[in-house]
Amino acid sequence: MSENQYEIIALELAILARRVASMTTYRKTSDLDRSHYLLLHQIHTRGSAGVKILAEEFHLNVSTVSRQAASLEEKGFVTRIPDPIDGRAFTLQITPAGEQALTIYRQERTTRMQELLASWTREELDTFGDLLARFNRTF
Amino acid sequence: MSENQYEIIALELAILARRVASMTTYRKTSDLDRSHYLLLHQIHTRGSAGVKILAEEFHLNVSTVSRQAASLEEKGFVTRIPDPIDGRAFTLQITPAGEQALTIYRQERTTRMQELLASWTREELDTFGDLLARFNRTF
DNA sequence: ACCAACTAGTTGCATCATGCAAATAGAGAA
DNA sequence: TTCTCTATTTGCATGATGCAACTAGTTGGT
Repeated sequence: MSENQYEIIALELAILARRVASMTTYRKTSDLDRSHYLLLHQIHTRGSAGVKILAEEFHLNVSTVSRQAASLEEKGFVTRIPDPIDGRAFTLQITPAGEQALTIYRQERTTRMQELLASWTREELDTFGDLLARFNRTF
Repeated sequence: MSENQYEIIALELAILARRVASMTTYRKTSDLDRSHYLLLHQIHTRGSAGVKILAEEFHLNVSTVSRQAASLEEKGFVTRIPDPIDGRAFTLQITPAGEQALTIYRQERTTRMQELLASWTREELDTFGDLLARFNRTF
């Protein structure tokens, strides 16, 4: 009854998820929390888009993204550009302040990861990143 | 300004956390949800213990574990054994029903992982499991 | 031109997992 | 005994999410 590879992965993923979950409340870092960071990052890298498209890309409910977008707008990290054709729609465009917040947050995260993973080799880091990315895209 | 290894890992972890978080509500699987599973698994593998010790092992707040324990007890998956010496304390002991639920849940998770990771080689699975475990313990 | 059906986005309500702080109650020491 | 310490529970708050109902604008058929 030894644990097979899948069991190990399932277990470790559950543990990981919990750790991250508990950090989510606890985190007292910058202006940006995890979900805002992800949304801002997405807008930054893919370009402006409306909440529906973003929600699809994230596999999240539109309402969730809508709220996150509202929150980012309130902080001045994105602006809504009304769609000239469709009066209901708009795109979220990252502002200079948003770019700046993103850079700072990313820097913080990177530093934290560096500390955490100080003992890992380049190969291990590479592999871990690859496999994580692949796992996420498999989902 | 290309993304370095740490940035990639940080980003992918954030994405992963979110995916798992969204599954947490959505999941309509067995009797056990993620946090209950983890607690039960821990009790199963480490043996009976009180909430304080379990909370320490999980790096979770005692209150959180207390509630999870109460919930597991309500479902009949653990029983409280009062500490014969200390009247405040008790240990949580897994019941046969708890063992059974654990087995079933684990089986479900394993199957899901198998489906998800069908295209991965044994080496990749092995490496991913290792690195995840190592990361969790580094935390 | 009009109405019905559709669609982009928002909002109210519920749930889950968590933390912190206060409460409870027993233990141990002076 | 009384004061302090400790194991656990409970109340309150927060963040992230989903679903369902709503608003308002679009589009297609007649």
